[in-house]
Amino acid sequence: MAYPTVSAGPGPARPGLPDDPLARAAAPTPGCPVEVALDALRGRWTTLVIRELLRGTHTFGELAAALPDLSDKVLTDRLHRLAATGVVHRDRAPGWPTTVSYRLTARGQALGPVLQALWEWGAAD
Amino acid sequence: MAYPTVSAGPGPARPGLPDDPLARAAAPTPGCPVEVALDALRGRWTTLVIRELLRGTHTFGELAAALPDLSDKVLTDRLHRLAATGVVHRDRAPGWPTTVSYRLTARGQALGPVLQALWEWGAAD
DNA sequence: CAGCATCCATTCAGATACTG
DNA sequence: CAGTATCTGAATGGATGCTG
Repeated sequence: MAYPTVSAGPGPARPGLPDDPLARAAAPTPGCPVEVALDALRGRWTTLVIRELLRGTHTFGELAAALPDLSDKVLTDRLHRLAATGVVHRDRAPGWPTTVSYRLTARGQALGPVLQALWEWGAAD
Repeated sequence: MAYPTVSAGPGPARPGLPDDPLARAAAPTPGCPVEVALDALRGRWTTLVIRELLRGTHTFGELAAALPDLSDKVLTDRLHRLAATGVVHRDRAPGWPTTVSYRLTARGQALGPVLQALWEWGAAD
């Protein structure tokens, strides 16, 4: 075989890409881990919202203030989507007017190295 | 400050996210390295095309055969986009009918670890 | 404060048919 | 063989106005 593991170089086969049997999908499937991750990051503003939350817990209003050009509708959408994928945790405080704070879950924190890898690739010439 | 570097834990500040001064953008910008990387990976089928090329050089027809449900139009679009972002190199052989082969550039090979990071995050419960 | 409802412009991907 | 051209439907994102 001429190209047993092009991506890994001369080392042993690594789990994941492109050696993993799951990496044989002939079409995009929602179960593919890469698809799962890219889906979690998908959408304009998504990574900026995550970046703000990597710096700490924020309320909806604080996020809106940090990203002034992001509309309420899209911010709501992003936070709901991130909650659905288990990246953020939503905490509604009792009282009036309601304040809602968002923080990253452990899974969300784990996105740090992923974003780091993306950053490093994008920053390289 | 309560949250100097949530993502990095107790270690020293790392370059990149979220400590890098460039990571202060208040809106999505094409120059942000994370945007650059996600833009390179954006679009349905894109990562599958890259995965095939991680296994070695392929002609247009080989890629089409490996991904039978991917239309010519979208495959062309993906390859052109990947060439524009410096991920793949296009090599048109002389003669008729023309055969065109594609291989990853060094920059394209460098996507291996990035996809690996995405895979690992997506595969984790 | 933290959203939801509605409308609209743009982008995207798949299907089909044709060409250097 | 390796594309290009055109069309259509679906998804996306922004603006505006209203509500628990």
